[in-house]
Amino acid sequence: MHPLLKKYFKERTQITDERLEELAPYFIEKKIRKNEFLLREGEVCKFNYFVVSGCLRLFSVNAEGIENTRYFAFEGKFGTSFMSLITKEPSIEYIQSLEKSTILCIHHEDFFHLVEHEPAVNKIYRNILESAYITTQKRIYNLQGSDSLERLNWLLEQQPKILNRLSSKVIASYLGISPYTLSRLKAKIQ
Amino acid sequence: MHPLLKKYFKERTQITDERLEELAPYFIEKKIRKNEFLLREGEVCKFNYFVVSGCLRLFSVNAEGIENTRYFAFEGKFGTSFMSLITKEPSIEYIQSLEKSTILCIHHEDFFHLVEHEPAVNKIYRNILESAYITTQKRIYNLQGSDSLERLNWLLEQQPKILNRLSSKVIASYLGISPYTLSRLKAKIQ
DNA sequence: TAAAAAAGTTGCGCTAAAGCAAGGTTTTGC
DNA sequence: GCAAAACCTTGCTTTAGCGCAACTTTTTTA
Repeated sequence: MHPLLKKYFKERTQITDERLEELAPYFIEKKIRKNEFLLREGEVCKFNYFVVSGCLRLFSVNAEGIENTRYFAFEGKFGTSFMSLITKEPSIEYIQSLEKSTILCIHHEDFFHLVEHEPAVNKIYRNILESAYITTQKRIYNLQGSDSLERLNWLLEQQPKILNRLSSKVIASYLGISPYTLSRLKAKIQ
Repeated sequence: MHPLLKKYFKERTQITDERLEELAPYFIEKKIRKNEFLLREGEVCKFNYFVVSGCLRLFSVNAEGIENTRYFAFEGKFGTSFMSLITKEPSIEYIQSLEKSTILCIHHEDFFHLVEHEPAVNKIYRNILESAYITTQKRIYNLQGSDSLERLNWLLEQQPKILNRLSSKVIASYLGISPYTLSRLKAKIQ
């Protein structure tokens, strides 16, 4: 099993090394180029992805063609459209790599089988859902209750590295503001 | 065990009636008045609440004193500040009844004990987190990608009864718009 | 490594929604 | 059951942020 995923399990569960090695074959390593799509709107999501290196983003495109980014999965994190994975319905969101990335893919059937039958994976899944829950609640309050400058400052506080790593276009779509506004805010801030 | 909670379990798990009755004592019935607070900002949340009748809302108050509502728990639903319940940190949100309500309260220690040791509760919890996840993802895309009229129409589609049941003030705070704007939209819509 | 494409910046006008004020209406609590 | 408080509505003014346009800078790719 890839050491980063092993670390992820070890930090969150009491699983043994032997059992971990039995789980390893479920996770298929894949290398992807920058800007490659793992899922498009309308497709049913088939995999859960663990990011070994690089970065994925989840976003949707609204009626006016504007992209809205919901989540970034950096190295050492799981990321997928759980909405589609859980419901088995067509996805309303896209998954795309923002950098050349290495990911571990586990098929949804294998994943949910392990959730039911392997306590460590049950725990991991619960942990993912809990983290996602907390992150998104905070995000809703942020989107609802703050103006664009407050949102940017909040991002700088929470995840300062993001601003150097990702394009302004993508960050604007995460903050729910236009690239113009973000550009003006950046000028204002320094 | 209260029939509504029993129904909730039966619809989501294969738990036996005998085992259900063993779980019943964990859930303490409580009657609360309208506008009563179950949790305030800064307090650590100690209970998970199942709504038998009435309605709870979860909201925060931002720096300008504006209320932002994140979630309504109507009869037959669980509702609590999982953020605080999970992290055991002080809550950033309030829980308040919007109607005279009857609720079943389970203490967080009992709840998480059962999550670990009672498969049915593990399943229920997973189910709550999954539903919350899906609801909030949709909500983020809605808050990010739509103007105020689109947001109102989305609410009317998804939960048409809400508009008659709850005050405009509270609905506005859920939609992330001012009460003035909601009032104008309502005039426009008919 | 040079041309093309994409991304970022900034002035300017425009618009959706906020906020104030003053009115009417409903709800609450004694 | 009535006074007080809270809530809702609507005209008017203000404002944050959008989007175009024109330009510069960075990135991509052949």
